[in-house]
Amino acid sequence: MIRVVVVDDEHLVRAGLRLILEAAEDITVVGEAADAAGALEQAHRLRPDVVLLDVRMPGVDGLTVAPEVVSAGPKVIMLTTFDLDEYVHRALRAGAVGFLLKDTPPRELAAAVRTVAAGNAMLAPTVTRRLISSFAERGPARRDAARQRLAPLTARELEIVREVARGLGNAEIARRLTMSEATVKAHVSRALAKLQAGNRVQLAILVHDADLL
Amino acid sequence: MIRVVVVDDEHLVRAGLRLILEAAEDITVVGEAADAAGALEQAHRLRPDVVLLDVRMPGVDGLTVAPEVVSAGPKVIMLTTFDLDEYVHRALRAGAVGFLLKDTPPRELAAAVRTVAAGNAMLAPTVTRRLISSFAERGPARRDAARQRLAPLTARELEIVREVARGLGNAEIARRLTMSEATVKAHVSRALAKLQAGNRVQLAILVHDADLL
DNA sequence: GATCACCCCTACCCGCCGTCGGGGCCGGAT
DNA sequence: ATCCGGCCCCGACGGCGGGTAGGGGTGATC
Repeated sequence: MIRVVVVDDEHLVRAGLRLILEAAEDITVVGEAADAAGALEQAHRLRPDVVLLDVRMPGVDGLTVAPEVVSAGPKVIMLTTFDLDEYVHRALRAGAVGFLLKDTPPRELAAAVRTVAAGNAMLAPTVTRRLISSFAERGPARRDAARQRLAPLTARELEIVREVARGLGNAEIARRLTMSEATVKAHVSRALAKLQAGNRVQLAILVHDADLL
Repeated sequence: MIRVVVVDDEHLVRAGLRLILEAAEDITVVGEAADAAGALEQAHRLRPDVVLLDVRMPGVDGLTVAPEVVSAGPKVIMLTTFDLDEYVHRALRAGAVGFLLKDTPPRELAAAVRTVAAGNAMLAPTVTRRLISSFAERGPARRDAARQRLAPLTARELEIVREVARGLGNAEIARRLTMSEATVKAHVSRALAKLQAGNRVQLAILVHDADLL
């Protein structure tokens, strides 16, 4: 049985959500709250599996308490009428694993609760779309260029260069990979030549731009 | 009516997908393909609304043709058995707006087709979860943390550390800022102490994470 | 099966990096 | 005025970083 707490300032909305969720055999609403303080209190006392948290609330809003609610244990699904980018960003950074619009059909709402209770995530389709595009448009130019440049490296060389990019010294790398320090230097040296780099710092920059860590 | 093309090298899978999708009143499968070339041809000739594209295929795989299929017009949903990060990243950057596992229930599969046809996106819950976490870790969180760490540096030190992060050597930095190389070393050394870093590489990493260039 | 090419490893030499100690300068506190 | 602390600057030592030359192993081509 999945235990849920519903948080919204309008009791009509709370009642509606409760009705929808209780209709599912495997879901039970164990508590309700009308504001941020209530949400926190219930999260700590009832230890629910999932908290449905409204974004807009008088006083402290849902996005602001979200981090604390999350750290109290439960999975958090944010609920809102508008899927503003601002909301989504804050919610996801706060650790929410769900972001749904209030016009979500009952069936999908229940499905979302099950999904997050199982450790996965569920977003409204419009939100997913934006998240994807912001992910895809996140300067693939530089990253791809960096990966292109790193391509000529052999597997072993790349492995070592990645350690370099973590800020490790040659001796440390040798220790971790169980090889001679001289060998590490040789690999680094070849990598420098292949990539036309002068420093190991430039190697580190490349690896970072390529998002390899 | 949503017009769909199904691409998979196993005809059994194609038949299954066709069966599932045709069961929906508002969806029709207008074509099938068994490889990358066929997928491209059908995408151009039939101009479907949605293409279901298998990731693993003999010859050119799904991820590789995905960009071309996308640019041909249709919305692309990638299908796979395993949700490897590698797959997901490539798919999303290729412009796919869906990424589903092959064990997706029929009802959700049809729902996904409708969702992407409507201009939105649909990911498998496990994929959504990873995308969110990679988004959260990537956001301004890291950048702000890095800036926090760089805060104790003096203006001059930061100026020099930024040059270090560009991959320049001490001699070069000295030349550009018209000072002795020994001075550069001193600044770098103090920066290392303040930031509890062992290498200049670690300085470079911090500056990069802080987005200062 | 010999050649070739590539990758991985190792040993020695020199230049750069980083530490240590110290000097000149300015602003605020006693 | 003096002291003090912070910032910027400099010169000289030890150690790490990088260049060079070369040996052993493996797979492809013929």
